[in-house]
Amino acid sequence: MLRDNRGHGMSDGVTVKKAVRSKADSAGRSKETASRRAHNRLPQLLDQAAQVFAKHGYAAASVRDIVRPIGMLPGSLYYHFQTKEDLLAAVYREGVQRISANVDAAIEAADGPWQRLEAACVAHLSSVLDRTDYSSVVIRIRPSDAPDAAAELSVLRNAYEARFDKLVAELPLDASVNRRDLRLLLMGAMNWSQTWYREGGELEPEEIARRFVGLLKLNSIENKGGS
Amino acid sequence: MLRDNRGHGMSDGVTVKKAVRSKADSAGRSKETASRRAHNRLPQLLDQAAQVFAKHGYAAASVRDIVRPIGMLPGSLYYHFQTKEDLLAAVYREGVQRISANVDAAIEAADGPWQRLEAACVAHLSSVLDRTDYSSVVIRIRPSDAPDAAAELSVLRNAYEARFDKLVAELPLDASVNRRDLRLLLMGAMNWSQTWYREGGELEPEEIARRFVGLLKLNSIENKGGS
DNA sequence: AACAAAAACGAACGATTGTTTGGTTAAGTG
DNA sequence: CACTTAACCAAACAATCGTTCGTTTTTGTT
Repeated sequence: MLRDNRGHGMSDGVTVKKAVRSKADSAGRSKETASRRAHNRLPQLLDQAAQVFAKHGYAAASVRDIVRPIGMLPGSLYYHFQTKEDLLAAVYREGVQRISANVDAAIEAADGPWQRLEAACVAHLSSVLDRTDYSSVVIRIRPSDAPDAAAELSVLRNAYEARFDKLVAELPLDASVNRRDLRLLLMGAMNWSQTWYREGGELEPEEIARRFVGLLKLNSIENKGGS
Repeated sequence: MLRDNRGHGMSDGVTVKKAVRSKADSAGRSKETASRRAHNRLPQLLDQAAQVFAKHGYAAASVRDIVRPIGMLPGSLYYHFQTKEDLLAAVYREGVQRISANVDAAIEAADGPWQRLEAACVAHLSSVLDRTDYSSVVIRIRPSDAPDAAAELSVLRNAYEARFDKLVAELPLDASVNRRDLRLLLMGAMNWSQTWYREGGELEPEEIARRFVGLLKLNSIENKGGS
């Protein structure tokens, strides 16, 4: 069970114990808000992690795959994060933040219930299909992929999706249609598009979103005919 | 780099070399079609692989996770399959076969274009959400997860999905609706349901499928009103 | 009863995994 | 300028990964 014991120290017990960020932050709001250190590759680290997680999923993405493209060593990751799951959580948080901002801005700029939903879907799908964006991670990775972070990820996800609940609630729909069904249908289709959409195709994400919404508009209250 | 060299042979080069199944089969159609061996746990192996792949995905599912529940040792898998990817391919093939059979039977038992589509969707979603079924693997695992088998998996998947192309092509739709959009919307929503559906919920898979199709029926040619 | 093949076992293999740790360097502060 | 510390390196770690291989047991055939 034991291998070769080469000889570097571990003499006393006063280990340095760094990397206690991520939870203890945003507490006292000390004086370092603006400056930070110059040689800090945390942003590039997050960018790369987002890209690799989005492309290969969580389990298939190794720490070395993430860290190599930015010329960092695998151990250096653990100065910024305690575990690989914490790294995912950070990317996921940023992803939810970005897609939420995009969608909220789109909603506010639109008038009328169907227009607001359409604008939100355009923003959602654009984010989801943009592989440089953190948002695609939020859609691709299931919370259960990272058991220790699963609870937080689920909360983040639900908080984001609640927007669409509200949007659908405001639609003037025929009494026979279940609003939850309509939301699941629409968002499921958009989220699943990650599996078939390829960049450079004929249709832009924005147009796809508009068409999806368009296929559901007939459920408005003014339409009554049908089979 | 080298560990302890304990002493079991490897004297000559006449190794046994088994496990050449899977590709070389179905060639001469020898005499063993019916009998097979009694103590053969290949079916249980496939069952378990399907379950673990469907639950955790391909990368997160280790060979030992698959093999332990049936009391098999990890090395024994390689009597039946050459690689882990080959195991996935076998499960995937069986999954496509089963879901295809279910859907085809449902289609044949229904009359009328919308009824046929609905029947197909009911069968599709029931299979997709049944965690004991191989079909859920076909939906959950992306071909790109197993690079060496990706080409075959894609072919299988496309061949299956072509059914829905045909069903949608036969719908009496308004001229303004793009049939590909409608298919992507419907199937995307169904496939994505794997991420939110939990067994024992209020709605059965069959009812979900019917509702999804119902939300799209208004795009029939006889409906013209609306904004 | 003799033999062959199927279907495993048992025990490792080398490679890769996420992670730890002591040391090093550069940037910011007094 | 000395000094602190954020940000990393270098090198390993134990555990687990997919896989190999000689051997053994079980089963069917003759």
